[in-house]
Amino acid sequence: MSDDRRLDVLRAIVEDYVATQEPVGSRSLLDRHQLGVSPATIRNDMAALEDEGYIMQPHTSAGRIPTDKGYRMFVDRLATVKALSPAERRAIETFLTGAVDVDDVVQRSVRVLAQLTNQVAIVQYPSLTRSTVRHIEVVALEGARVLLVVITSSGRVEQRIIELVETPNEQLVSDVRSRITQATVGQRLPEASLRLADMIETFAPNDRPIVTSIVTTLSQTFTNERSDERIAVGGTANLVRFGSDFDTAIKPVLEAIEEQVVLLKLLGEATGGLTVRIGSETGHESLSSTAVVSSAYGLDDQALATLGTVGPTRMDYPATMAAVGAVARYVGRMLADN
Amino acid sequence: MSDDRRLDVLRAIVEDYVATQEPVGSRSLLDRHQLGVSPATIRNDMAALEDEGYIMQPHTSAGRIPTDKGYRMFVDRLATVKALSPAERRAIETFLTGAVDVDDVVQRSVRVLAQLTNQVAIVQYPSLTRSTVRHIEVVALEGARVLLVVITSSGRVEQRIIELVETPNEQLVSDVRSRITQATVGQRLPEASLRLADMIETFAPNDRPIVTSIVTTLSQTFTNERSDERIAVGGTANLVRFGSDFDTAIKPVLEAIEEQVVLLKLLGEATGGLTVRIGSETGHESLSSTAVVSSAYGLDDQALATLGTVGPTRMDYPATMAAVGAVARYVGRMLADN
DNA sequence: GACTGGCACTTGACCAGGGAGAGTGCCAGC
DNA sequence: GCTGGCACTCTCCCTGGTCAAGTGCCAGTC
Repeated sequence: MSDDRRLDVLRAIVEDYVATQEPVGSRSLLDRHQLGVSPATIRNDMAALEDEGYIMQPHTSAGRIPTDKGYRMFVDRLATVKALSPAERRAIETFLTGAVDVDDVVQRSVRVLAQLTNQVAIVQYPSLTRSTVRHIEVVALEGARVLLVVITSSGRVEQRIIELVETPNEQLVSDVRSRITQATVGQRLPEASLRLADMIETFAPNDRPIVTSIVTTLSQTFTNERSDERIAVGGTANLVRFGSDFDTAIKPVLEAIEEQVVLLKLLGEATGGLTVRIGSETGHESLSSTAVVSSAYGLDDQALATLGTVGPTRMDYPATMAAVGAVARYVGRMLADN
Repeated sequence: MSDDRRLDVLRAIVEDYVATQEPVGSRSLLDRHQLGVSPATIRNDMAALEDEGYIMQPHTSAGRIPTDKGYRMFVDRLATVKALSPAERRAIETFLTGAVDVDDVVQRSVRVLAQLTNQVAIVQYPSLTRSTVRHIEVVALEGARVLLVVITSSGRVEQRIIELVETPNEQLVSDVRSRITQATVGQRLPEASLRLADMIETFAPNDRPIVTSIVTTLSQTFTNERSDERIAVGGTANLVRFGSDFDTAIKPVLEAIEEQVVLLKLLGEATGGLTVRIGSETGHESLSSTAVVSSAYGLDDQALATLGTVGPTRMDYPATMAAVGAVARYVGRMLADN
């Protein structure tokens, strides 16, 4: 028995099942693929593949469907990378170009990714903790109000308005601004936060109440977990295509979307480049019939955050992987250009 | 035949149907309500109500279900306002308190509204065009880059970074800042935008290229439709409860969520206070089995934007209306306190 | 005139039974 | 090692019959 042909059979099963959503039998498999052998031979191969755990029968005398292990094998060794069509590339490009700020980039990429893959797309906002401080501004507003603005290397702008105990004089504001700038620009946010803490005592005791509230607010902004955890989700309408089984396929995903924590964990666990997690590999029991394709994105070598799609294990992996990879690259480039 | 009792019957039908999701017949209706008459009498009333279009039979010899017109009558004349429980009030309050900025307020209110109503919640971000300019800042960054910050009366902060053709000198920046401030603070954004346009010519010809790009960017920000159209959606997992009929109940709502334009229209059409639109009243054929409960929110008398829920026509109107109203009031108050 | 009890009628929901079709496993033969 | 053939096993789908819920209507009562 040829080992190669057996893998061809597995590939054919995955492709057919993805296309038709129905268990594939030996005859219909031969209708769609030229394998040069008879159904009986295929049946033998199938039996062997089933022994090894790559495929299974939903019930005796139905066709076979791939197991998670089968999909894994397909993704690792059998799938030929499907390049994006020029039209798709252009779609990404035109869709992302013209974004006015980081929020806009994220929201546009969610949409384009959902549209390309026909799945649920999730994009994590660029991580604050992994970027550096590019600019800091302290502006006195009317009364004792002060506007603090932080611009990070990824182009993200965070601002906060605080009310001080008393109105600061112009001199102090400008002094604080320049010394904070001095201490933090170029630093990674967590380190910048530490530096700030050391700074308070270098001011005159009189000024400390004001300086302290400015510095602690900034510090909070630097280490703000909320911003670090923000994600955008799109393409929920595509859930409709996940197949008919509402309870096992659609409901868990809706719940995961609601529980953003779960999504963040899903994205966060992806180590680096293009990652595919199938069924139980997601680490969430309720997502057992779901697969996550994700990729880190960032500037050059430095990963800023992760984006990806959630879909049924029965998905077109080559196409999805190509789309996720391409969008990740484009987004990285957008942020680099700023 | 007593007109009052007929309306009681209608109310009972709506309440039972909302509770059980099943067509309600004359006998089971009497099991749950003390109406003091026999089933046969109820049947006569039902027949009359059906003639008038308030209820209908899904098929001969099933119980009755309310029509849109029946729900409308219920909402307008039969529903007794259900006050929120103290626990619910507290939930809203604790959930919304502690929001750090406007974005946060919006996101938290979506969550709390979804949780209270068990429906899909949508909250429109405070409209830019309906607020006034509170503060404007122009800050020179490194090189020829300039940071523009606009703070609106609703506490929203919009910022934009632009690259000028040449590095502006300090004097010019501060001049531009003060004259823009002079011209726009206190104005509504659309008017502020007009004022800016008139300003360019008051600068020396040499400075105009720089001033022009600053002013046009600000002007764009003032009239930025994207921000005006932003909405947050939450509680999609509650779609699960909409009932079993995927195609008519769940799919259209998912699609509407995706098409934010539709949602915006839904919210935008609400005239003022608490509005309920039932089935075809939404103006969208695909939402014929859906009802929208919405309310404008704002500071004092001035409406800033709209929030609401989307749910099945078969929903608990009194509870939903109470929740939407309460959240709208709290959000308004939060923004007023800033 | 309004309400009630009774009765015949309609109809979807819920089985049970019986093909039909798809697919399998296995075996003997090439 | 591959193939054709055959018996076997399921699910799917259709049919028919029973059941319960609910209705409409009519004659009778207060």
